[in-house]
Formats: sequence, structure tokens, C-alpha cells
Amino acid sequence: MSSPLPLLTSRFQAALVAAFGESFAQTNPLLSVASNPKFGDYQSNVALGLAKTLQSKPREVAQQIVDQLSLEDICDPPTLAGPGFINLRLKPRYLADQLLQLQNDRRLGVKTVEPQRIIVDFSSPNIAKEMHVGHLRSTIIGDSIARILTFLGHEVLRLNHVGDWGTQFGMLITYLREAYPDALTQADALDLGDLVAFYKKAKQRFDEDEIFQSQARQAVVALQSGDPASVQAWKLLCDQSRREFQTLYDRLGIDLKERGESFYNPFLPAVVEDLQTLGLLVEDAGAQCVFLEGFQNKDGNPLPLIIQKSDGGYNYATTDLAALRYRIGQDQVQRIIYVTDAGQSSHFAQVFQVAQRAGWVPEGIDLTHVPFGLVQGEDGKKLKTRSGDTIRLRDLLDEAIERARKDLEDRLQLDDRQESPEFIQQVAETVGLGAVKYADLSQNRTSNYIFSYDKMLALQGNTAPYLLYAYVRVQGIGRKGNIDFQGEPLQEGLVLTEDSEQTLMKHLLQLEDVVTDVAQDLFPNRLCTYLFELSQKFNQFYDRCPILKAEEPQRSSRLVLADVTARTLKLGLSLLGIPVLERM
RNA sequence: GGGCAUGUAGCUCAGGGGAUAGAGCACCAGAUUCCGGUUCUGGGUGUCGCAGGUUCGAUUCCUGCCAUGCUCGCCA
Repeated sequence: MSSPLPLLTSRFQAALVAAFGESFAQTNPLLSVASNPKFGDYQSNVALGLAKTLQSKPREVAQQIVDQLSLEDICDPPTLAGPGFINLRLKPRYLADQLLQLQNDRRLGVKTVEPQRIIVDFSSPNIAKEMHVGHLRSTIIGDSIARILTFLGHEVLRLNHVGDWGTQFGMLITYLREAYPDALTQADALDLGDLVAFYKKAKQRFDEDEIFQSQARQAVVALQSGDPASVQAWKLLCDQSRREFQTLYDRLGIDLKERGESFYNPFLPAVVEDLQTLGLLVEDAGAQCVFLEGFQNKDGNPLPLIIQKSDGGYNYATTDLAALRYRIGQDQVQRIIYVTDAGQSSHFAQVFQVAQRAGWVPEGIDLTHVPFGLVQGEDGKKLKTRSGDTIRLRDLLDEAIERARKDLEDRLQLDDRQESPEFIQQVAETVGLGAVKYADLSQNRTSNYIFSYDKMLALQGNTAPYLLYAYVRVQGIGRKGNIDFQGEPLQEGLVLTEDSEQTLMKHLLQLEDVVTDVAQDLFPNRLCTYLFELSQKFNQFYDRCPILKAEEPQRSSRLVLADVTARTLKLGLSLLGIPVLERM
């Protein structure tokens, strides 16, 4: 393990028992990283809360705990401060020993946990539409969450719940039937751009023309009941979109299993029947509904969740309920994580409520909606092109890569460096795509975020290029000194004498805490903050401590410290879906 | 009107019961015998939207209000 926290916790619990008796064996010692490094490395706040129960003064309680604490192998003698904080400082000897452990551990101190089966449902674009920046957030955040859970040892099913079913197909098929019938019978009769244009026109007709609307609704019902011509047309349209999506996933390095809404079609009638049997279903205005608890419509009446439309068709609530049942029953998962925009929060709350009331969610199954905010332009409004259209994801990625290439070429020219076109291409792609991903992941996902190429590609600040460069620096040391970091590991004799070495090492020890925390709360931005701070601390160390020119045993110790830092950066970035470069 | 989210430094944002609320950018000034300066060191700012409440302690939790965004029965 890398984190000292479990060890410190058990020592504190022993001290609590010794000081106040057996009943305090389970008391949480409230240990955390010190709020300010000047106080130490870790702190315990337990005395402040305990004072009341013990009818004593906080500082006295703290002193009684400290008197019983046995930490000589880990820390300097604990100190009391303020109203009753207990401050701890790790010993340099302990840090050097831990560095040796990390050097020999491929997982860099992060243990695997008891495995669960978990579904991460993310990305989920709609067939016959282009992926846009909104899908980017779901895709990137979902991918990172899946990577982190997998790294901790869980069995993760990465599901792409594509929108390949429903009213949109009725619209599209009805429209194409009159405007471009070949598209319904021949593969690739249209390219995707045309398909998107047809979709827009179909939507327009749907909104304006009542006859068209009812034809479209009938077409949906025909499709959902398996009409062969409709099914064939539908398959052609899906194949075309699927290939387009896949090129984007390949570029982004995203692994996903497609299991779209259509997959659950056979299970939809049973959802209705079972809700009927349970007595939850009510007919209202011709539609089959479950009336929700705690939701109101504009008139203050209970809000229904529509399970079956008045025309007999199903909608996405039905599909999500069927999916939920399948995932729990057939996939046998213990946790389902839905990564979608915050606008769907109430939809998921409603679906979860109905599933709970129907008894479809057994004890111990965790359903979590992971919402995220909008991507906005620098004007604070929804991100658009100059002409007001939605920006296509592939155009956005292309532009990030082009800008990264331009930055690189300018730098090469300044330094009079010659590099091959292949090198330039690889660096531009890695930096460009990495910057886009990191910019998104480094924000707290709950709020909206302002998209800026300039900021995400900046070489300073909390950006992908800054982190990538810290990694490259270590590789530069290796090349310069002819160091084989993969070689025979040292067995002993490491020393950490300088403040900047110790500060860096203390940060390396926190990786496990951070990864565990992100797996729990599903906020990848905390991992970003950790990696940014790690890079800053590495740069301070690099600035103050010569490595190759140092005398032994400093030289070897610093090489190990640099290597473990680089490996931590590489691992951390990989959990964000961002590959590193050896040179840039 | 109901629901949800957000409101923290000039800007972009972290933090989320505990000590003097942080970072990056921008701005100013410095450093560099060096392993790639895409670096490092200094310099200062805040009624943590407003008002109450809970608490030994609130920017953090609760309530109300204000502002902004998203959303509210047959799209997903």
C-alpha cells in the first residue's frame, strides 16, 4: 500500500482504546493530509469532537491520545496545536523505505479491492446524428471512470447505449421513403452528412405537419413490431452511423461495447405487464403511466412517467426500465453508473423511483447517475460554430491537433530542431487529444465548462502539456545519463535529505487515497489536481536537486524518485485515457 | 409556478464541518556553471451571492430569499 493512512488509523485506534477504553475501538480518528504543510504531513481532528463525550477539554483529550500513541517507526513525535489538533510528520527514513517499495511495485502502491461487476453506461450517441461536443463529455468522463474502476480490480462492462430506436427512426424512414427511397434499401446510398441533413428536415416536417407526424408514429410502431422492410432500412442506417462513431472512438482510444436501445426491445412488453400486475400502472389520456411521488407538473398535479404511449409505442423510460432489469438480472451487476448530462437528472430519478417501487432493485445494488454540465463557448453560451451550427466532434478534435502541431512547429523552429513528419504528427495528436480530454476531466463535472483551445493547449498551468512535459523531462534525464530505469532495482541505501525530495515523496504516497476517492465519488478532476500538484512538486525538485551530477547515494536515490514520479504520471494519465510521450 | 444545479480573487476554476480560504492565468520583479526555462523564486488581492439557523467551530450542513443555467406527460 502507498498510503500511510490505514496504518496511522490502526495506531490511533489502539491509542484511543488504551486511553479511553474498548468502546472507542471503532472511533474514526479523523485523519487527513494536513491542511497546511507547515503543520506537518497528516493531522487528526478526533480530539475536538471527543471532548464533549468525554466531558474534557480538547487539548487534554489530544494529550491523552498522544501519550498512548506508538508511531516511532513512521513519524516524529506528534505535536498538539490550536484547539486540539494532533499533527504528524513522517520521518525521512520512513519515506526512503517507502520509495524503495514503490520502485518495486508495478501498481505504485494502489492495491486491488474486492471485485464487483459494474456497468458504466456512457457516450451513447444517436444514430443518424453526428457526435458533438456534448457526447465528448460523456465519452471522456465515462471512459476515465471505467479505467479507474478496472484498475482497482473491478469487472467493468463499458456499454454504449446508443439511440438506435424510437420516434427518430419513424421520422427518418417516413421522410426518406418519399425523398430518397434508395437509402432505405441500399448500403451507403447516402453519406452520413446527408443523413444528418435528412434527419433535420424530417424533424422539421414532424414538428410542422400533423399527417407526417402520425405517419412517423405508425412507422415506429411498425419497426418496433418487426416489419421486415422497416427493419432492413433501420439496419442500413445504423451500420452507417456505427462506422462513423467507431473512427472517433479509435482516435480517442475508447473501448466500448455497443448495446443500443433496440437490444431491449424484446423486453419492453414485460415491463408494461409487470407494472400492470403490480398495480402501479394507470391509464391517463390513453397512455399507460406510473404516477410519481414527489414530482409535479406545471399545474401542481402528480407527474406521470409514461411507460406506453397512447399509440401503443414505447419510449425511453420503458427502455431504461427494461435495461435496468436486464443488467441486474442477466448481467448480474452490483453497480450501474450512468454518465449523461445533468439535464437528465430528473429522468433517472424517475426511472429509479419506479424501479424501486416495483421491487426490481435488490438490496445492495447501487444505481448512480453521474451528471455533468454543459460545454460552453468563451462567450458563456452554448458552444457553436460561427455560423451558429453545432460543432462536430471530429472537427473539434482536428482543430485541437492542428493547433498543437502549429505550437510544436513554432517551437522547433525557435530551437532550430529538426524532427521527422512522423514525430510531429504523433506529438501533435497526443498533445491535441490529451489536451481536449484533460481540459474536460480537470473540471468539476457538475458545473458547466467553458471550452478554450488556448487554455487547454497552454504549456503552463493545469494542462495536459504541462503534465506531459514533466514526464518527458524524466525520460530526458534517462537518455542523457544512459540510465536504464527498467534495470535491476536497488535493494537498499536510498536517502531523501532535501525538503523538495521529501515533499515530492510525500505526494507520491497519496496516489492510493486519491484513486480510491475517485472510484467512490466519481470525480476524475480530483485525480487531475493530484497529477498537477505532482508535476509542480517534481519541477521544484528538479530545479533544486541535480540528479546526474549528484554524488552517491543521492544520485541513485534521486534517479529512483524521478522514475517513480514519471511512472506515477504515466499511470495517472492512463487512468484519464491520456497516453504519454517519450519526447515532445 | 415545481424540480435540479451553479454562485469563491480581475479572468478560468479547485476546495467542501476545523487552524491565517487555495491554484492557474494575467500583471510586476528576480533566478539560471544545469539533467531539454514548456522551469523555479518572490510580490496581493476576497462581504466564499444575501439573511437566518444547527454546532465548541460554517465558505462547507439546514431553511428562506436573490441571480444564472437546465428541466417539467406521450423526443432521447
